[in-house]
Amino acid sequence: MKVFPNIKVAVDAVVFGYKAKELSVLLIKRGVQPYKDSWALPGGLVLENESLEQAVERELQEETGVTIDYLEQLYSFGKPGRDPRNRVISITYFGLVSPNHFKLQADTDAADVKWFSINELPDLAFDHDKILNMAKSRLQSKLTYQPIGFELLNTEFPFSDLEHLYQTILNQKIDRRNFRKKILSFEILTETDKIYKPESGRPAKLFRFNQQKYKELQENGFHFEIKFA
Amino acid sequence: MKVFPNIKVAVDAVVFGYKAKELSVLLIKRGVQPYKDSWALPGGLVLENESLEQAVERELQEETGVTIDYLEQLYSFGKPGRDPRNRVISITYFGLVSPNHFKLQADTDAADVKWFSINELPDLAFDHDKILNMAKSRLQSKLTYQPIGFELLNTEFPFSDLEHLYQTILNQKIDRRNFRKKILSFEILTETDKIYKPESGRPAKLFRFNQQKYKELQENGFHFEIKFA
DNA sequence: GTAATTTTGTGTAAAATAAACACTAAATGA
DNA sequence: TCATTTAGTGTTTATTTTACACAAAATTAC
Repeated sequence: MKVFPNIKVAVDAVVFGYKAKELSVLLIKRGVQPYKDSWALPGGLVLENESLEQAVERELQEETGVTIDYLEQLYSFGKPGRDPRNRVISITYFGLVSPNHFKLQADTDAADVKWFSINELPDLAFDHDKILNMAKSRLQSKLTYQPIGFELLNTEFPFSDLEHLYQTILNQKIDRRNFRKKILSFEILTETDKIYKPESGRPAKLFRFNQQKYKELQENGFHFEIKFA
Repeated sequence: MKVFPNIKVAVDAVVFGYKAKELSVLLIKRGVQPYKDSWALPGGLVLENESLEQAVERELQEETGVTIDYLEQLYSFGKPGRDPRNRVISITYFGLVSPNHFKLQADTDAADVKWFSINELPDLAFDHDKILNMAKSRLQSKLTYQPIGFELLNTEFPFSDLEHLYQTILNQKIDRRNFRKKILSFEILTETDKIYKPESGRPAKLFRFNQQKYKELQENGFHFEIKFA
């Protein structure tokens, strides 16, 4: 006979930030069993009258104080036993924050929330490593066919920031000239009249991603795509 | 104060079949309220000890008797109010069946299960139209970057079947010569020594998708991709 | 059994895109 | 003023994509 169980529904988020040629992920330290004191993805149970997106945003706010600039659903995990105590289905999300928001708010306990470099991750609770890997793959592939890289940069950025972001996240060298030519050919960047002064080297023009323009182009069948040699 | 609700977890599936230049979807007629007598996607609540995939396969078996050849997760829907009575989170799946399985089993009540042409869909219960549209988009885009079209064809098929499948599903004309050249250049098809005799016209060689070969290529960085003029 | 019809099968030339590649310019610091 | 660092820029070659039309093998109609 069928048993209709009391399955719990949770959301978890993999939130990426990027700064100084380094990709980071936002994690929290669990305060309760199971996996007490382990690091885990921020998340929690969905409440009665909120949407899944609202749940993610609420949990992120409560647990980390971080404001999210881009959020999309990633995947749902529901294998029995992934939480050792209850049956929990987790709907996971993929988030990006700009450097402005890439910091922890003062009112959260800093010991329990931390940005980790993607290259120095601790062991994670539950199946969160699997979720994180999926998110990383998503970020990498999405970078090549949607202009989401800009979500990880300041509103105005020198071109080289974009270049380095691609190189860092995709973990491969790219030809600067060809990359610049390609991106500029899309005509989705606006050149500002501002100048960025690096610590050393020649100053650079600042660019801005023109979302408006992108949407227009998109409606006319334009398809963002970056490939590499 | 927070209320942890008894949210129900369901799975629903959008299953596509293809035959004679027509794309179809598998629907069931609801026997109970709400939306009694409306057509809906096959699906139902997840049981205590089954995975989400098992739940989908079980529901499809129970409700339609159809065997699925390809299954992947589509998206999760959880907006409050999408089911007028309970809070139900639905994890939706996207399935494909080959022409062999593109029929209803005798032991299901034929009046309650039906394949509908994608061009002649009835009104659907809940938010199932939204789910179906998302599945259709997924099918269309996936067709261009993964060799899933073969799941909708017989194991051995004349080349023109593939051609027509792409034209039908993507709803656009393609150049036969360029298409054939492209697909054959991937070297993922094996030419059999069998001949297909159409009702009229010149007989055609039968091909077979070489999954083995595809996986090998994939591991060496090969990336399936079909574009159109 | 000949002609009309249907579908399969095939190549080449032109155009567009992607890849490879290196030096000068503008700033800072030694 | 020299060394160092990062920004900025074009051309040539190779590769990929597009456009395009006719002959071959079967069936059907006359």
